[in-house]
This record gives sequence, C-alpha cells and structure tokens, in this order.
Amino acid sequence: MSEEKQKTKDRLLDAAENLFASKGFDDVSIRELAAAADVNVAAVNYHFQGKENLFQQVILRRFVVQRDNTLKALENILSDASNKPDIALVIQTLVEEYLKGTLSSPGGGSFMLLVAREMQSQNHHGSTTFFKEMVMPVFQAYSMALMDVRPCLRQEQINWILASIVGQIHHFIMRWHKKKSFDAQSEEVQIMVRVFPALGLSVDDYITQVTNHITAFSTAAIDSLYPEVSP
Amino acid sequence: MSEEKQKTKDRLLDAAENLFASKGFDDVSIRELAAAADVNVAAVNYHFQGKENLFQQVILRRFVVQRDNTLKALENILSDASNKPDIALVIQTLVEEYLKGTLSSPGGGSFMLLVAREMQSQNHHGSTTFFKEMVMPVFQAYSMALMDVRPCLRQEQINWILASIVGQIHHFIMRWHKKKSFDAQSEEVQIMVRVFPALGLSVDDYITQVTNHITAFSTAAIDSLYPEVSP
DNA sequence: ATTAATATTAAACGGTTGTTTTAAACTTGG
DNA sequence: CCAAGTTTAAAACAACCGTTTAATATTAAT
Repeated sequence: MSEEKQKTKDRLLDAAENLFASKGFDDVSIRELAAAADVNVAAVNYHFQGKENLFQQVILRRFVVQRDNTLKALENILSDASNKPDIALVIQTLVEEYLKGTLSSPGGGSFMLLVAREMQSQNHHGSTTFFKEMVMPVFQAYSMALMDVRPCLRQEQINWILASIVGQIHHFIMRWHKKKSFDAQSEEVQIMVRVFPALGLSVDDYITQVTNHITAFSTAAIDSLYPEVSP
Repeated sequence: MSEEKQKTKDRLLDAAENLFASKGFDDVSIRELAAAADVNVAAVNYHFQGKENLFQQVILRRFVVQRDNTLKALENILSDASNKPDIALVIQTLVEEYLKGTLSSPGGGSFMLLVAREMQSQNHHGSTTFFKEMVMPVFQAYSMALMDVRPCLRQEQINWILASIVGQIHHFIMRWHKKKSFDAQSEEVQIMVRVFPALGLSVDDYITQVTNHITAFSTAAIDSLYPEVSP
C-alpha cells in the first residue's frame, strides 16, 4: 500500500465518520461519501469491501481512542495518591469523558452518537466483538472502581446504577443532537431551549452542567440507597 | 366510506404499527406493509396519501391513548383522598405507565418504541404538533404534581429531574428491545442476561423491577438533593 | 337496473441504492 | 525504460424504493 493512496482511505474514513455521525448509517449513500471525500464511488468498495465494513472501521478507529481515554481518566484519579477518590469523582469522570468524546471530540465529530444510535437500533451492524472489546472493559473497570470506593456495593447493584447513569448520559446526548439537527432559528429550537435552557449554552458549558447534574443526582441516590458503612 | 373498506385501513394501521415498531420507519417498505396487511401496494397511497402520513396516523392513534392513560393514572393518585401521594408515588406512576405502554401494550405492540426511536433520530417525521399535543401535556401535568408534593422544587430543577427519569426509562426500554431483537438462544442474549439478569424475566416482572429501581433511585436522589422543608 | 362514486388491482414509472465491470492512469521494482 | 502491480475513473448493473396510472371490481343511490 503506497503512501499517497493511504490518504484516500483516510479521507474516506474522515468523511464517513462525519456523515455517519450526523445522519446515521442508512441515510448516507456511498455516492454521498465519495463526494464528501472527493473520491470515486468505486473507491469505497475497493478499499473497504463495502459500506458495512467501512462503517465498522469508522466505529473501531474512534472507539478505541474513546475506550482508552475513559480507562486512562479512571486510572488517573485512582492513582492520584494526594486525594482518595470518592463515588462522586468516579461518576464524574465517567460522565465527563463520555460526553466529551461524544459531543466535543477534537475531530469535531460526534462519532459516539453512532454507537448510541446503533446500540439502540435493532440492526446489528457491529459485531459481538465490539461489545466485548469496547464496552465490557470500560464497564468492568468502573465496576471495580465503584466497589473500591464503596465496598458495600454488590455487583448487581452496580449494574443497576451504571444502567441508570448511562441512560441519563445517552438522553442528554440525544437532546443535544436533536437540537443541533434543527435550524438554529427554527421554532423547534426555541421551544427546546425554553423548556430546557441548558441547550442554549455552548457545548463545553452544556457538558459541564450535564456532568454536574448527573453526578450530583446519581451520587445522591447511591449515598442514600447504599450508604457507606461506618468504619 | 363503507363499512367493509374501513377494515382495510385498520389492517394497514395494525400491520404498520407492528412493522414500524420492530424495524423503524426507513427499514419498512410499502410493499412489506401491503403484504403484511394483505392489501395492494397502492392501498397505502390511496388511503393514507403516502408512507409518511401513514406513519403519523399510526403514532397518533396509539399515542393519544398512552397520553390519556398517563394523565389518568396521575389524576387517580392525586384524587385519592385516602392517602396523600408522595414523590415516590408520582414517579412510580409515570415510570410504570410509560413502561407498560411501551413494553406490554394490549395490542402486543411496542408502539412507543417508535416514539423513543424517532425522538432520538434526526429525521423529523413527526411534526411539532406532536410534541405540543402529546409530550407537553404529560410533562406539565407531572411537573405540577411534583411541585405539589415537594413545594420547594423550582421549575428548572424539575426539568433536570424529569430528564434524568425519562433518560433512564428509555434506556431500559431499549435494553429490552435490543434483547428481543436477537434470537433467544443466541450468544448475544446469553451475555446480556448474564450482565443484566433482569432481562431474563418476563415482561411484567421486568417492568416491575425496572419501575422499582428507577423510582427508588430517583426518589432517593431528589430527597437528598432537595429535601422537604420541615413545616 | 342504471348511474355515479368508491375501492382494489396489476403494471409501470422515475429515481436511488450498493456493487461490479472495464479500461485508463498511475506507482514501483528490475 | 519498461513491464507488473496497484489505484482511480466512468459507466453500467441489478435490485429496490415510494408513488402513480389506468383498468377493473365493488358499492350506494336514484
């Protein structure tokens, strides 16, 4: 594989990431992809053996980074000997890293919306390995962390808790993207911002507010339902 | 409109509800709809002037019932003079009615999955009136109820709380449908049930457990973050 | 019974989809 | 420099999409 021709694949991957993220798998045609990447339509099948495979490559390329970021962020707070982490910090780390990767990744992409979308669709474009390689490690690492900072928690309780947290995260991600899918001056956006003012903020401020809310909400719930046993 | 010919419209609506709910708007073709309802392909356009309109009719027919059920359930607990409702009861009513309508509606349909799916998609098949007529009344009624049982709550706090609750509800709905979209003996289902045992239960038991969790989780959070001011 | 409106049917239309073909343009190693 | 292999390009392919047409069948009313 030549040096210059690798650029074609990369341009295709970049264009695909943006288009898939903003319109979903089905609503992006190969011709649209080719035009955005400024390559021929046949290039998609030549380099990726089909649209389906291109999609998986896109997901994989980004999600590996996201997985490692999320795991690294957890390691950072756990290994910081200066202050012992508590429940709130663990949750805040998970939520913040998730939102950042989804709403304000450096590539400007909202690639993880793909994951949220496909996880909730009944098409199985991704394979089981995606779940095993990408989701499970993060899930298990944060399960461990939660058990460390709150030893009385049992595994099944943590499963319920994490489901509630991830559910909230997805919901706020979807709200943001739903708003962005309309014209900024449209009546729909006006209503949405009026009902939920945080949607009128910048991405970073939105992430901050949502992170603070989910963290406070979930931490309060856990502290109340599963209080720390006094030493 | 003749008596017998109304049956054609109804058969089409029923078939559309099931198919749309299980595959989404884009993944259902008119020919597929016609075959399932045992009518000609042209019948869709003849009776409903297009696929888009049929979809909206499907949503409307069911969601009016769901909206009224949800509002009626709230009225019931509010007007029951024998025991004054608390936060937990209001939340439980919302969650339970939502889940029942989505996962075990009498028609066997999972029509409200449609709403969840379309709310989270970036296509705007439904109109703004759907939001105003169907979502807002329920939202406002439950906002009022929460203010009644916990007067210290301000509107914006309620918005955040309801977002967290609805986010959790949607997530558990999606988990259930995701599981149902696989073969019962598939490896995927085995993994899902192992990680989250509640998915192995019957629908009704699943609804009960999820309702209890979301109610307990959210009530604990609210009680801790916004405690009742002592009289 | 005849007429007019309504409902159903099979066939076709124009368009888009993902993919493949065929050939020309490159890059690269001897 | 040239032949071998790799990458691009335009065009065609087969399948499917939502919709429409035009003819037929059914119903309702006079």
